[in-house]
Amino acid sequence: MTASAEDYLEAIFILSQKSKNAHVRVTDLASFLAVSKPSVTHAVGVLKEKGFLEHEAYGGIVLTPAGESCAANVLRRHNMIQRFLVHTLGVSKENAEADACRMEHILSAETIDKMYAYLEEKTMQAGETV
Amino acid sequence: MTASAEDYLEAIFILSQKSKNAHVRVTDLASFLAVSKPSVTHAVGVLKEKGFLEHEAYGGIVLTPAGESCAANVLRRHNMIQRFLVHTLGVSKENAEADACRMEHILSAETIDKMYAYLEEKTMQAGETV
DNA sequence: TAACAAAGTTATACATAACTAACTTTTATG
DNA sequence: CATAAAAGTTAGTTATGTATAACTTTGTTA
Repeated sequence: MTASAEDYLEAIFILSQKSKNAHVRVTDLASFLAVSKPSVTHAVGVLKEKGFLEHEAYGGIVLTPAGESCAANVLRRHNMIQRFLVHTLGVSKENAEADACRMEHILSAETIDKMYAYLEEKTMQAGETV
Repeated sequence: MTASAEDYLEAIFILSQKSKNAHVRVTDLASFLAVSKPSVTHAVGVLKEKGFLEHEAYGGIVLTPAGESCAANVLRRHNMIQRFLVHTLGVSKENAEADACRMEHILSAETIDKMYAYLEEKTMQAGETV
């Protein structure tokens, strides 16, 4: 699974949640990810081949359970990393967002786990709800 | 500057320090980075074009001041990130090393700074020398 | 319902970065 | 010093991921 593939799945997941009823469209993804429509068509084709989404020509894009699982994991990592950067290190929201976008694809499972545990501990100590 | 380019510069820097006198060779780099020799030849050509190193055909590879500066910065980030992962989060040395290899290329300057400050603070509190 | 706009696709090209195979140059050794 | 081994390069291939241009399909609206 490449970083690019994870980005597409994550984006489809986010856009699916935003607009409950409407299917996610190529144009939505192109706009959200700031890439061209042919890039989306191509990436969607690859992800369909791999069983992460369903898509008929000119139709809507829907994640399969495998795709949804992957996307949810990436998004969960993204949000956790961003919280960690902002709340533990004091990084600005903007930079934390940008860094989380890249870190979400490359951190080992152990680092993700330890980061989460550390964040939880700090949060408990501070008595906050993060 | 791509992640790959930074990896090559960092590797040349490390190998230069290891063997003081001897020039860094294509084979050394290929072995260190676990890539083929043609991959090294190609990458070295690109980095030479960009002014980060000097290299004559069949000769040794030497960083320019620009290349050395870049390499030293990458290595500094690498070591700091690894220390942070191990000492602050308790990540294993192996995973910390692997994660640092990837994080060194993607973190914002602010996150690097904040991570360093946090590490310093914790180190002071513990009275250790890290 | 005809025509136009929006959406989507296809074809093609480019950049990066890796590889293998084959070749050249350099170095070491008998 | 001739030859074999090691080192390095060149040529060509592959994979990923992006783009533009041109075309097709779909949807809207006058």
